Amino acid sequence: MVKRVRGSRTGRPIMVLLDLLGRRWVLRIVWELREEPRRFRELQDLIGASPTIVNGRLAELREAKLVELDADSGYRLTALGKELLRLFLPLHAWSEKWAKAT
Amino acid sequence: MVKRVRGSRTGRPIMVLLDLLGRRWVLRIVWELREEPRRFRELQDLIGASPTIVNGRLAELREAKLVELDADSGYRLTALGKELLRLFLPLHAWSEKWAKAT
DNA sequence: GGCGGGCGCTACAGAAAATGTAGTAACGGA
DNA sequence: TCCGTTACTACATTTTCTGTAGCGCCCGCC
Repeated sequence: MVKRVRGSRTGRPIMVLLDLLGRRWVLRIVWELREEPRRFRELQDLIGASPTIVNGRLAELREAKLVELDADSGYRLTALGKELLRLFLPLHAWSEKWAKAT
Repeated sequence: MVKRVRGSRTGRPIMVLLDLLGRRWVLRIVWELREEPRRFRELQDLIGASPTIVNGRLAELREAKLVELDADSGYRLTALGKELLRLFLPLHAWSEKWAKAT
């Protein structure tokens, strides 16, 4: 099975990353894993997407080494994933400001 | 025409924001506007998406007050959009690190 | 005056992706 | 043996995206 990089032919890391994060539910999944590991169904219920898509996105995130499955606790962010999340945390505060401005 | 908030029923700003940014091409468009305003066709060529979708996403970004159209220079980030971009800039450096790790 | 080129944007048919529902297979405990 | 829980898959329907063509507008040019 051949993998294609959507959205960019360059393969530049920033483009690959923007493309990955720009897929539906991906940001949301990372966000929901910010505090504690989640089980597959738990995650699915939290975000309200179909299992097909949750499974697909988790597979992509695992391949990107941002998420891993721990048999005991469930899906969780890897060290790399936590780093990425840290970059996103300011979004939370900013979104409140943005909501007021719109 | 009724607007529905995809991906979340709560309407919490962070969810609305994650949903907006999680739409295909949205992050990419914001990224391509990081340095200078871009014309519609220019933007379209840069990211390689169909005009239908570029137009749709630009409409959403304009409604979210992150992007505006200046008749003289083209599409550009608003003050709010620039703030958001600033939060995303560390992604660039991080993506390089991430690319090495995967 | 009317032609060409650039502008934002739209129409539409076909292709791809997401949804919603059901179900599989594996394990562990009562 | 049956029940519950786990991750995950199948598949028909619906939604979204793509690719291509073209519209209407304005401006400069001859």
